[in-house]
Amino acid sequence: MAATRQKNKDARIPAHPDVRTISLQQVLEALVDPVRRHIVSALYASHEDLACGTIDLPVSKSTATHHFHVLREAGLIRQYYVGTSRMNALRRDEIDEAFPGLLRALVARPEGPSAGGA
Amino acid sequence: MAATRQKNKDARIPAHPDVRTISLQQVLEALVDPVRRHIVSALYASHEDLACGTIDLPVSKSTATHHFHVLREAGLIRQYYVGTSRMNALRRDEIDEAFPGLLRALVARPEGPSAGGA
DNA sequence: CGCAAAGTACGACGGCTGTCAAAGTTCGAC
DNA sequence: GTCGAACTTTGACAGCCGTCGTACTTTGCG
Repeated sequence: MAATRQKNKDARIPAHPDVRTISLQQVLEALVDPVRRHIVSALYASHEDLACGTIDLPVSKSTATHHFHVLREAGLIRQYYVGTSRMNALRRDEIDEAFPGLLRALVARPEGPSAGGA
Repeated sequence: MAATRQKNKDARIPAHPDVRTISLQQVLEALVDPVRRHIVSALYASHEDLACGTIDLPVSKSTATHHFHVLREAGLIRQYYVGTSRMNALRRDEIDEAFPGLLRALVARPEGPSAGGA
């Protein structure tokens, strides 16, 4: 079964943490970065999964990968492949269940009083 | 006039940021630290102002001072002196107004699924 | 097969931040 | 005015995190 790590090519999808494993600490560490919060906001707003490339970020590709990685590890997004594109889905319901109101409080507000909205 | 800094002894109270100046970024940077979140939780739970010394923290006094400083700068707490004690008040209503639901989402939940509550 | 596209993995590097100890300041009590 | 309590300030230091470029992998296409 190779439960630890399916070495088959159909599984480039790394493991996602269970919702119950997610700690507030980790979620906050993930969301404190503006770039990552931007990603989450984009997913939150779009209401559909987005490929990494479709969210444009002010950082290099490798850095972007890093951010997606952190978000995934924190349990905030789910990732899967479609061709060469990696899709990202916000784990909205699960986060809401674990930390009610958090996502909304953070995403509803772009950047405080100074930002009008992108 | 010395508007910049009242050199009088009755004002050891440093300036507090206006609510409208507070940025989500800064608030998150403040709350991402467990020690600071602990302070905020204590204030949130106690419903009354607490002196620095009454909240016991797993760090040295100078570090504690640093944390209180960060919280004040982020607009999360208000500080004033009573004798040699520095009192801390959570700026609850103001934060709620600026970032509805945020405080509650962060403080209501100690540390995620694993913690039962101190 | 050969090539381009989309990400990933790997170091490396710089800056920021939490940490402490030691010295200083202010206040209250005696 | 002296002492102690409660913090603050300063300076130093370690560790982490975001950043990048480069090389690599996988997929899809013709």
